[in-house]
Amino acid sequence: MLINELSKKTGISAHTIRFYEKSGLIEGKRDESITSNNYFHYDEETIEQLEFISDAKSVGFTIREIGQLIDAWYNNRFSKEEKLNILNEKLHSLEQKMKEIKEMKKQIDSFKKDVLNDKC
Amino acid sequence: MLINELSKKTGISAHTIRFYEKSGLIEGKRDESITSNNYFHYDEETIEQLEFISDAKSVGFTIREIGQLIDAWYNNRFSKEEKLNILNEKLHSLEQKMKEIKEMKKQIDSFKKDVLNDKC
DNA sequence: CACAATCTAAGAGTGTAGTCTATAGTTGTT
DNA sequence: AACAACTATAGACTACACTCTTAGATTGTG
Repeated sequence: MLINELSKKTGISAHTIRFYEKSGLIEGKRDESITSNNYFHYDEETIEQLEFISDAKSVGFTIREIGQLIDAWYNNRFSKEEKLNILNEKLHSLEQKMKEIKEMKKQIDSFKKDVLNDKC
Repeated sequence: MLINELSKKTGISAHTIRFYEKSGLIEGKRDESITSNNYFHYDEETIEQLEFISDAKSVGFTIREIGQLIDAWYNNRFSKEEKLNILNEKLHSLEQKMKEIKEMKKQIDSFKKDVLNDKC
């Protein structure tokens, strides 16, 4: 499929998809048999990847980190061990984020108590 | 205390503290009895607030959101009900973030399994 | 074959959150 | 009084993640 269809299927604008492609997160293929244009072609895997990118962004991973994750998942530029290291590191940072969020919930809960008891 | 001491006590640069002040997150007081300068004076409460700002930033709240939270906590520009609404909304968004992080952990765990089983 | 729709690349512009520089005045120590 | 250290304000600069504009080529429909 071409970029517009991909955009419609993922809800991500063609502009942003091109931005992700430039950033190395996804990679369309060019059809060698067509010489009149250089349109990029995408497949179902790209849809999966874009959905992953959206999810990863919303938990606070940067484009660079998402690139690493995708490389650890799809690409062969890392050894098995390197891949596992990257994945474990990201898991660790997620656990960290969870802790921070739990702390913040406690904090906001105590604000609520203060407000309810007219203490501020 | 003046800005430099506040900076040392919180580990946040004077530049950034001034940026937060401009953004309305904190508010130093000027000493009316001193006319020769217009230095800002801060107290222990500001330290608390800056620590809260750091925590809130690390869970992904924007400056604007942190401003709302501080208003709901310290200021009197909102009614009790409005304050509780803001706090509940932020609690809800934290629960949302928790869910997303759990999902992402599952996702990365499944990447790990794929890597371990040489499936990618 | 006209014409709207789509595609590409390059690069400018936006918003967020700082971070730094320049300028100028103030305070404390010697 | 000289000097270092501190303070304030304004505005320039940076990084990130888009988002839009421009310009030029290609494709599909009537």
